[in-house]
Amino acid sequence: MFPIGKFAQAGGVGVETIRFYQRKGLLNIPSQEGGIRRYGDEDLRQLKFILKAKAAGFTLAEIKELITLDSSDDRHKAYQLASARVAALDKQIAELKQARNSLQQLATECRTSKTGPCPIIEAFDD
Amino acid sequence: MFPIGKFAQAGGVGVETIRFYQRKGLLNIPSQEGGIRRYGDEDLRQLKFILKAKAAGFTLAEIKELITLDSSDDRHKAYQLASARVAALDKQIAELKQARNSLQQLATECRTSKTGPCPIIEAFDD
DNA sequence: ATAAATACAGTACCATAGTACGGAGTCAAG
DNA sequence: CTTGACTCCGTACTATGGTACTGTATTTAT
Repeated sequence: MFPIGKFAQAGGVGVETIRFYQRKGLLNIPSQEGGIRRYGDEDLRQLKFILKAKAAGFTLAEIKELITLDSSDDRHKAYQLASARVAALDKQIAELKQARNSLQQLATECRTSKTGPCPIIEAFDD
Repeated sequence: MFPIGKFAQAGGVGVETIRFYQRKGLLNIPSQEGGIRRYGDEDLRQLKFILKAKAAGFTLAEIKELITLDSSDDRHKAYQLASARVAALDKQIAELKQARNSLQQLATECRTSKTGPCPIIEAFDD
């Protein structure tokens, strides 16, 4: 059982981030023992759950959903959330790739062609 | 020469977005002719420049830089901006792919395995 | 000529994910 | 037993990219 400072440190986040997640209902707020709240392994597990889900691209709102699933063990709902997230990621990746390739091409052209206006600027310019 | 409503419509954005870009210094504000500002082809060209650069993943701050480049024709700076953006896009794409693949795997496991706790939840859970 | 539709300027508000601050209370070490 | 570090709580502020609202002025259509 450790105070919020050590708890935040254990998760690699700031104290204010912990409080923020608590306000958002993602982390539960332990009861006080003489004014100061103490955090345990279960709280740390919950925090790490949040951070891992975040790394997988879930928003905090989606993570809140996942947390309720965690207690209900609703596989179907979890599968749906994960699938939706995979589809969203696929879409986002495709868009970024498209943008990346056009931009790379423009950069190369800019580097090789010595005459005329910069192709990067030109491409956006019309 | 058309008023802001038609101008915004021509660019496929809202009137408020035009004003927002003006406040940000991305679009110049034409002088009034009897209280109402009139927009022309040059303004539309500028607006489309912004929208295309945005589609390539540039932030509004970066686009503002590109706009100054547009007048100065500084190829080297443009190349640097584009290269930095390509690198940032590569990094982002790699991260998203990583997240996507782990999540896809979890979703598949969740679908095929019938026993035990949901692997999606489990993966974040520890 | 009057009413509806736009435009103007400034300000406030939205979501997302935090970060910072101020004042009061508490805890541990010297 | 006081000082400094840490905690608590609420509120305000940050960045990003807009969106909405208010009240006045002007323009357009009937």
